[in-house]
Amino acid sequence: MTHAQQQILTVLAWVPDGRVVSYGQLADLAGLPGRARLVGRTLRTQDTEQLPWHRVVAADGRLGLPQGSPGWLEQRQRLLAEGIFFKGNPLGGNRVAMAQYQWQPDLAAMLMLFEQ
DNA sequence: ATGCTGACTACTG
DNA sequence: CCAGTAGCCAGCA
Repeated sequence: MTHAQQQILTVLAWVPDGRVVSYGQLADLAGLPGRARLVGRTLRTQDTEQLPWHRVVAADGRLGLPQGSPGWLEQRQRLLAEGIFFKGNPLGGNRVAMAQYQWQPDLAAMLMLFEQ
């Protein structure tokens, strides 16, 4: 695993319950602007068992996995379990209301990210 | 080494 | 809303 990927997983570990981040935003927070695809690749390739991988969604609120796939269903269920609302219909929508749930790290959180 | 692919995204038409 | 395009570049054949 590359240093960049380590950074990504470190930041991911800090995304709080009930909030989400987009692939691009996570890359930015990890000091890797423009590298959203690396985030997706990392989630697909590395072991995210102990990390809140389900809190990473596309910038437009859709989930990265193919809609209807097992992974997509699990991610959606985990998000619903955290109280995250999906546009259109609480159970039938397919996009997270980003404006409402996107994580906005505060100063304290940012400092912790840089300490890692 | 080389070429494709894709859990990305912003932009344009 | 949909399609194409340009950056991105680690994996994998």
